[in-house]
Amino acid sequence: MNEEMAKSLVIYNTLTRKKEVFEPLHPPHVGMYVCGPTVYSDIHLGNCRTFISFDLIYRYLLHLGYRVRYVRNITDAGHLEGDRDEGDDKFAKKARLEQLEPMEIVQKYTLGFHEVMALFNTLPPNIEPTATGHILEQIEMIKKILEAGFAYEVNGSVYFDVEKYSREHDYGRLTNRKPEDLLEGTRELDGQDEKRNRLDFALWIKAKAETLMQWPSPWGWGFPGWHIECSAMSTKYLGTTFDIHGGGMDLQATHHTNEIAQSQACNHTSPAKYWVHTNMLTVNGARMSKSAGNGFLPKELFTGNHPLLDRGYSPMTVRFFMAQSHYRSTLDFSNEALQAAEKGYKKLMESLSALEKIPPSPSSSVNIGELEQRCYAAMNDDFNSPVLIAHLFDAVRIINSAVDKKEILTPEDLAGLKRIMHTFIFDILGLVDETKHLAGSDVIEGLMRLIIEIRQSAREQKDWATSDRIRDALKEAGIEIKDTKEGVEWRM
RNA sequence: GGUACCUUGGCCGAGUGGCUAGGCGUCGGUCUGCAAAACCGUUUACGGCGGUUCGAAUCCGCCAGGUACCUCCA
Repeated sequence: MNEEMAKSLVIYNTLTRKKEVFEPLHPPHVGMYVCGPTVYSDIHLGNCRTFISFDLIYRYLLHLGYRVRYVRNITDAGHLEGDRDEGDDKFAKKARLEQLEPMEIVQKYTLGFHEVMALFNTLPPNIEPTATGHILEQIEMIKKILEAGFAYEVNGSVYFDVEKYSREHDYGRLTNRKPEDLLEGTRELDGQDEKRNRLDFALWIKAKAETLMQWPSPWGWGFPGWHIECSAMSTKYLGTTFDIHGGGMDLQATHHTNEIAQSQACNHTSPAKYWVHTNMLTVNGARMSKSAGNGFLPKELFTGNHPLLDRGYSPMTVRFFMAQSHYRSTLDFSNEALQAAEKGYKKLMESLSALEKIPPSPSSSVNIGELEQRCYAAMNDDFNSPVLIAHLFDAVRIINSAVDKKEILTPEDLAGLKRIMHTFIFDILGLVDETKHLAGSDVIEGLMRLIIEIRQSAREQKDWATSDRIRDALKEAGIEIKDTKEGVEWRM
């Protein structure tokens, strides 16, 4: 069945600007490279959205039965502030600021990143290579690009020759731009006099004596440019051409365009068959970014400790919120939207326990098989999680109606519903049931049984004051009481 | 300036030619000691103006507004 499903998966390819049927180069293997974070500061929620989006894609590919090698790098060197040679990169700057070693900065923010990814329940990639761990590979690649004639050395630095490359290849292909247009857009910046052409970009940058992070190379001591690490690492772990290359949309024009040029120049082939770009998270309509200073830290979001937030929201509320929009759409971040997501998420989770208490019937009033097909169809249509969620809410309605005895379900229906809910909610959407945290402990179960018993006897004596007091006090403590026909239920 | 993209109901957000996504909210009802939850119903929209078409939120053109990229950013 999964094989059947896998055949109809379509993915939007930035390269062709079309949805294409997904046909891996070497099935059942799939190689996927996603540009990871630059770990010189805390990642904000916008970064998280990208990695959560790719987690959804990774999870779905796994569910379809593909053997995915998911590579997501850690950029821990080589990013300068702007396109100029001031000596130090972002890590060294931050290290001076925080009075730490550059590698302490890297360690600190890498750990923070992993912590946040775990809170959002994303699966770790299979390989998480670092730029500093692959200096040799980057140097080798630069050497090949030089040999191929698409780069030149000036005074200990190496630059990619975009003009020459453009004569043979379509440099602006990924973003549909002509070299003339690109040139038009570039600004005159300082420290560019070494470059032959304004569009050229650095592959290797000569270090100054005081540069904290530098490595020896055929061109002297220096550090790699901004784009070569991803080309070197993706080639090393996935080969010269692999299936999916992903990242945020902001990387499309520069980083990914240059990656393609580097791979073409070095390996004579485009690195990836499908280019997948995730859209930005916005706040009040403007892109959330480090430079704009409008980024939310995950911690601020969870605690509610931020001027724009009324209160905190749990990681799963946020993950659900993100899954409710398509990965290629911008998603606007607001209290109202988060509150709506929180309720929706809760409703979805509660339906799971409701599902457990539906009595089976000999006949059926619903079509579960069709529902399941629609769920797969949604995911197969370029990972359309919002449509999937709409179908899951159809399932929720069926479940709740069945509890209310307005729909009847056969044992097969019930098994099908359970399979749908567990597969899509947990395996694919990557949600976890946060509401189950403390329940399950024997002590709490025992206490709750006692409290509910006391409340029941108060109710039998029509002692509403006591009954309501218990209900209200429990609510204060974060426990919700539900009086149903079948008895009293409670939930953290 | 160049290149793309976007504009959907009170809010969020799918949908790319006919079959009124979905969530949250609102209001009404059922249930309940009262609530909550749940269920049923309600609210039914596609920036403006033209065009193509039997038929357009969906295609084309123009206009208005917005965003992103072209410097590091997921």
